[in-house]
Amino acid sequence: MSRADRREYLRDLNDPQYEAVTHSGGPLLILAGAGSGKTRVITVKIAYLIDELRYTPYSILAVTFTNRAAAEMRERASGIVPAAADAMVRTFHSFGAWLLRRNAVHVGISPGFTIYDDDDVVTLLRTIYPNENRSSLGRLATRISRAKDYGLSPDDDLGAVSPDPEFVERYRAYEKRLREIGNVDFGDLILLPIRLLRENPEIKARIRSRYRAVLVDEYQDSNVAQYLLLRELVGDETYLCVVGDDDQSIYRFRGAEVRNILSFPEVFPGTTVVRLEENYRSSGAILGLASDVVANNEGRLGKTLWTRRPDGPLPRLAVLYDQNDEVEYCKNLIRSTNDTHTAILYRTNAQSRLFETEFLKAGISYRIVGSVRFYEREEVKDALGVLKTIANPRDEVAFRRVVNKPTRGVGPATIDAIVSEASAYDGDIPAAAGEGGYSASRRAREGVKTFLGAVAAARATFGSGALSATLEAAITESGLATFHEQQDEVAGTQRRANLDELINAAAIYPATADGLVEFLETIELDASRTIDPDADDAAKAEKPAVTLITMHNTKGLEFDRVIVTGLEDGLFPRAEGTEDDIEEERRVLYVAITRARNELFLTTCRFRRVRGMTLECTPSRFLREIPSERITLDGTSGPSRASYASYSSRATEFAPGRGSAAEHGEFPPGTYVYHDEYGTGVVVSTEFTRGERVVVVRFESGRDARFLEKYARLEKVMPSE
DNA sequence: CGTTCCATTTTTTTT
DNA sequence: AAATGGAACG
Repeated sequence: MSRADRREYLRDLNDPQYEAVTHSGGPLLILAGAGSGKTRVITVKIAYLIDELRYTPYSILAVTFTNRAAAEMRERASGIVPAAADAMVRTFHSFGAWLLRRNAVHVGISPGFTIYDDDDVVTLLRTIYPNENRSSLGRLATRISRAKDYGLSPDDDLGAVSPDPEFVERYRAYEKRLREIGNVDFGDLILLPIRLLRENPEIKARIRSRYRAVLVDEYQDSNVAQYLLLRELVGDETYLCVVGDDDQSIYRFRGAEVRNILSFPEVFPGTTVVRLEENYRSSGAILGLASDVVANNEGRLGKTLWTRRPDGPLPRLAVLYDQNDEVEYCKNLIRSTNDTHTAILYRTNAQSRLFETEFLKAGISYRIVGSVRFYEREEVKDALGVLKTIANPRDEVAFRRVVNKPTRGVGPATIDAIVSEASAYDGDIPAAAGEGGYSASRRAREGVKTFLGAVAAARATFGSGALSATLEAAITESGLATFHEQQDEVAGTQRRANLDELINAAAIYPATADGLVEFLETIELDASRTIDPDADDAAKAEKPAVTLITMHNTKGLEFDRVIVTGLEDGLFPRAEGTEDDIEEERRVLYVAITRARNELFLTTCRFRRVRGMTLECTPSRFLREIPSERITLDGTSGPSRASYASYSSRATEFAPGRGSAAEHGEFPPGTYVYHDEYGTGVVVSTEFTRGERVVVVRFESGRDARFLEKYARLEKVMPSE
């Protein structure tokens, strides 16, 4: 049977894509290179399962890593076969939450459980270890989370996670408190379902008979726990298909285990492997650069991406003076052709700020993905905290957060008294507070009463209408609304507006206990919301905007033009870690580069302001790995700053393939320095005398001086403005 | 209890 | 630069 005879949606597939889509029987591993039409293959495959192989949508489970990807998958699949809208398409975490919500009693959590984010986890740890500071508890939280990523409970050997002998007990104590409260953390959304299925064979049988096909996207970023969950979900009868690219594994820090994909064929015997190697996205020049970058990695399966597209313009590297010039450079690029959809990529969220402020000034409309997440905003967390005490009255973290917000005379002493009283009320904190059997000042009691009033008012909206009424009541009655209105006046913030946005978001949920829980869960699991200052402005929203985004967040996206910024050692790659760390960073660069369709720009700065200090930077080691014929050095369009010229003329020094500034030691020529006695000056040259490095400096006073580097009392400074 | 001020420290990436 | 945590004071 020829393809043309079959379904229309199969026709445009290339051979490997077609093989992947129509494969059935044993397990399937699709190794999909960047831009090889991976999403297309999965969505068509879902359609094919339903349309051709007669799977009911209900029996299909497709797992992605982000809500964004899940939404896209659902949309595209149902665009082909409408019935696909009924397939279970979720992130691992949201699927775990779904499963737990229906079986909470079996794993000893509250049916109204809410999900603690990292911040909440630290707050909870604080109630157990009040004398430890935030950063040490933060580290503890990270370790616990890592243990869970590996599917380890306090009873397992935790040596690999933390050598600290106390860790086991702390992990155990944390688990105990969390279970008392009845909530879960992110790791639990995977771990508890594993436990649920292992300990309840009848539930496992039911799940396995329901999901006859399981598809996993971005499999290279799955962690051990997720693998274990997959093993529970997949039985002999289940069709299993995973898709991934070992070169795009960039979440090791959160427990992602590339070995999952590398060893898939051994772990699941009878696996068919299909490789998608034709890239449809990038120009030849961009793809060539990407391949050369990632070729520096040792630990990879190795594949050869190719494209039919012409080479197109060479990627450009701009050696810039500092981060201000970097912004300037980006602005010029955007203005030169502002109908090209451009993305500015950076390694750390902090780098977005300067772009934001300057773009606002310049009237360049932008979209920022991720960054300060909406849900993590203080006012939003406060408002949700009120709701959380309704969803789960045992939620101590939520109670502590909001009982005295805005301040109404309830201090730590009162809160502790109420919380310890709660054990007599089956952990129900508002109940204990309502009974009043705790010791507190008159003022504190009044404050608690006000808070309980707000909770009651919010709950009173239940029964009819939308959940926005509940939120509205919570915000108004708690005084948060008035408080933030006043704060916005003084501080020039727009927190009240953010609260309104939250109220809007609640409009599609019913004002019921279930609606509340669903609303909270959606928000808790929706990590990266786009912040678009022009979102309200319909006309502007249509206009192609610049996207500001971390490299991690770009996974699965593509742009006509990409600018990868901040290619400096110490920033990207972040630090000299193990070789594995460097390889992961290199994969991040690979992901970043392969987002670009037509044009690619890389920038590196000589100086960068970090935490209030200006650091001199060495161009990223990744730049030094790039063969010079792959890239053009950009010296023409750029900053106008006078001092730039001196760097521009020396730009070749930082060009790919050449030696780094390191050969000049700590003070390469051109470095601005300050000396207590002589004032400011600039390094003229460095030389060696009897094996010791000597720095030659010309000071502003006109005098020249020579210093042995190791004794030089020189401080690096910014050139005088 | 609440506010303010000062010294100290600093997460990279995210479900 | 910004956020945390402690101390002092009202």
